[in-house]
Amino acid sequence: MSGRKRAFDEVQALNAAMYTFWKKGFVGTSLADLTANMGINKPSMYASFGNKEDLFLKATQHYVTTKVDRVLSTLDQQGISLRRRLKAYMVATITVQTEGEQGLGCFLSFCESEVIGENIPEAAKQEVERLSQLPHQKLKQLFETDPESIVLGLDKRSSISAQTILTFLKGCASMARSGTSSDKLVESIDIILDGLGLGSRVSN
Amino acid sequence: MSGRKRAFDEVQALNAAMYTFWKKGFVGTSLADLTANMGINKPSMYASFGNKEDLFLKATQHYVTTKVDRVLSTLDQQGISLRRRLKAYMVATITVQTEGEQGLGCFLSFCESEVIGENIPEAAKQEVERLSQLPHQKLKQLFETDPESIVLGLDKRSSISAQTILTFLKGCASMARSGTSSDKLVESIDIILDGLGLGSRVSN
DNA sequence: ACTGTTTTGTACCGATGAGTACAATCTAAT
DNA sequence: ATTAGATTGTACTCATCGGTACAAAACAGT
Repeated sequence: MSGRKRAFDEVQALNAAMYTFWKKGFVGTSLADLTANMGINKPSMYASFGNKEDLFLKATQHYVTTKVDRVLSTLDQQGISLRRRLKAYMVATITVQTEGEQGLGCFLSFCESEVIGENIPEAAKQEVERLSQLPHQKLKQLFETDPESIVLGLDKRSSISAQTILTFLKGCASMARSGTSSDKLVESIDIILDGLGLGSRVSN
Repeated sequence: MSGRKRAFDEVQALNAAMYTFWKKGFVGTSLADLTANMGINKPSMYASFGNKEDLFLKATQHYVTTKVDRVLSTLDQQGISLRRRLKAYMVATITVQTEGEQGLGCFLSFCESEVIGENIPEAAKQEVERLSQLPHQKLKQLFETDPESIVLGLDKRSSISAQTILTFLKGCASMARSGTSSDKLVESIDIILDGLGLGSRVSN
């Protein structure tokens, strides 16, 4: 005997919550912000998602599945040179960071910067830190196992190579958040790949 | 007829306020945080610094004069190759970002990331945005006027070159804030400078 | 139509946010 | 010693924070 029908779409509401946290962070987002953007009121939110921290964790997961995973999958493309795959990955990252009217950067990177401020609950902190490591692991492994990478000798510098790319991309996130356009950020990609010793930017 | 003596050092208190904002941001810092770290109580704070926003503006200025200006001055060193000057600048930046027990990254970069969240007063927002542009202008001008840069043809790519360096350094700020050590970040510098076409990393 | 169940809206809770009133305290000049 | 001026500590203000109680509203099955 089910009761009154839910008057909102849960996925849509979660999506709105994700963008709210993405824009304002965990600390800067109030329940009033959330309910306004989600189009629901507090009791509905608490009934569906738990509390602010639970909602944040679900929004974080939603970000990973709808954004991060898609971007990371560009590294698995077949029949494309390593350099092109890396470039596609970096372009895809920047595209996410600059999407919408106002670029928001990286959800995880921004929220991770709040962690040290001690205003974030423990579980959320650990989850953000855990998820932030995934790209590094994937990139490092790519440099270690990819045949082309081994030929170039990059497998011996896998960690620093991965880290340099991610440092650059985190910088892009900051830049995007302060208004730098996608085009300008993309321009730097070839410079980074050149520096890593990934061959010429014209041929590969 | 001056009254009771001030029982705290104003500069010292401002310094404590700077580190508090640096760690927790404008939004995440409460007056309780501030007064606790500054070692004074609220009326003293309001009498000396105005209000939270005024204190933030003064802390920001304090950051610029004690940190940013020092770092930028490394670019003005004489008798050193362009590559070495840029490297010194980047190392100095990373040193500031990773100082202390826990690296805090870049005060300006972090606070700028809060701006878009709409929880920052207008004046503070504009000041943070204004100050964030200074390094780009300085670097761009360096690439345009430095003789060595002109020989290398970098004057024709001054803007993108400056932006690439700053994007990388903003990434270092994020990395530092999430615990990456100074050593690891410094390792990437030569890769970036190589990519920019600043000659060999061994000779210059 | 009635009943049990779920969602919704309103109105609240205690805690904490920024900011201030005011009296007690201290210091320097007279 | 007294007085005037400035700083200090305590105790407030009002608004907003995250979270909830509760009754009205809307449904499904009988």
